Amino acid sequence: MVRPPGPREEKKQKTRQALLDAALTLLAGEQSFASLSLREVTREAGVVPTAFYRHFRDMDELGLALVDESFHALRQMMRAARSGTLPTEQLVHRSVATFVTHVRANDRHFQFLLRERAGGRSAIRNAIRTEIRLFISELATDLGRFPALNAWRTEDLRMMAGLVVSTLVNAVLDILDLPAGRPEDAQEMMTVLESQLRLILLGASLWKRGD
Amino acid sequence: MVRPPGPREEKKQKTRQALLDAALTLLAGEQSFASLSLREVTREAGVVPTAFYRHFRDMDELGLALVDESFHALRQMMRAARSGTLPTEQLVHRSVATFVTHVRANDRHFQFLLRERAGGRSAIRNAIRTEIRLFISELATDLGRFPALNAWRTEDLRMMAGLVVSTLVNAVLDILDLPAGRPEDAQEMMTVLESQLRLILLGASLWKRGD
DNA sequence: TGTACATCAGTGAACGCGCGTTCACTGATGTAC
DNA sequence: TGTACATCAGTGAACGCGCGTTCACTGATGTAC
Repeated sequence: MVRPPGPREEKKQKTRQALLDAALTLLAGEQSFASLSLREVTREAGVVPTAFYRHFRDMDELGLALVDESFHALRQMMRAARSGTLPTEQLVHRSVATFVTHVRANDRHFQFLLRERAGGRSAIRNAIRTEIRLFISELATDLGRFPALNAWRTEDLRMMAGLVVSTLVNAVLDILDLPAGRPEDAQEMMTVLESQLRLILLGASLWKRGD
Repeated sequence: MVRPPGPREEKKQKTRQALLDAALTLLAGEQSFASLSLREVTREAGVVPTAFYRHFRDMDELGLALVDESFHALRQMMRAARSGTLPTEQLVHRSVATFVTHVRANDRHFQFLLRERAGGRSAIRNAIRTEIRLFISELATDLGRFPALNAWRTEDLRMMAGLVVSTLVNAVLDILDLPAGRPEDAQEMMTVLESQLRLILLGASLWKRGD
């Protein structure tokens, strides 16, 4: 039987979340994770430095928790998108709009992922790359369900999914750079991203397996 | 009239280069630029910390010099590639081989660029993004010279060039991860990259300006 | 329910360390005559 | 060519600072009877 958490456990989880949020907030500015200090994080979270060790062994462990948190939100969005219908014609347009909205709503998480994907700490870098590879596999599976693509070989589906994902990842950079008060910039960026995805789909319609 | 540099100036340039090389070497490991200290760089270069200031105002200035150096090499490769012939059929295959060879030969520079493109210091990040934007523009111009594409609008050429560049940038990540002694991994990676670029070209052959 | 003890999230002082930057310096190279 | 002075790349000591981590602690929450 699972007991409901008492006030002590609740407060502990709150502090843990405060530490994660503090790190994200500091990371949203100039800093990269590697240059973020344990003391800065606890200061921002409003606890004493030593309290950190009640929640994480070191900064790496906190970073991995941030990776988890970031991809959890992304997977939820993907699941919602998958369960929707497929009008095909509007599919690209809707997916782009959903994606851009999601990234802007979770900008601190994506900023973190984008920086640390190529960044310093190998434990964090590898965790992010593993998640991205998983994301590519899932997208490849989804693509294979389309009538036009279900005769494709697995490796060709992965190749195409990789192309789509690298286009999306690159778009995240542009999305994060969007100034807050200029919707026309966001529109232009979305138009370009949509065109790029359509170009890929056009290419797929002519693709012949190259064996 | 320009005097030839004396022994003093020559030695100074040598130390400057030693500092740049030291930073690159340290960056090739676990560290990101933001976590790299001035003292570490001078230690690796074999000079005293204060000698640093004879060459750079601070670490940012050294970082910008590394950006310059990295893109200088890349532009030289591009220029060489542009001056070659265009067999069209083998064009993608040859370009991919040239690109992969160049990245592997300059792996430390590309590691630096890839990390700092999304990384901490805004001065360096902006310098890298400006160079990439320039690279996209040049590629768009080149693409516009192909008979099949010379009726395209400038913005569509830029859109396509952006797609190609984000594919290449993403490929750099994979290239840098290639283990040294496994040529079959490199082959597979190149095959995938080639397929992705061919897919884009196929899409381009069907593209209709969307006005 | 009331009491006595155990747990443990968060505190606060202390430590040794590497950092960026300052300063006065040394001695080889450069320049003027 | 030789001499006397100027330049300046690199040295070495010193500084104050924020860092990660240790330790013994406090007091609210949890548990057993």
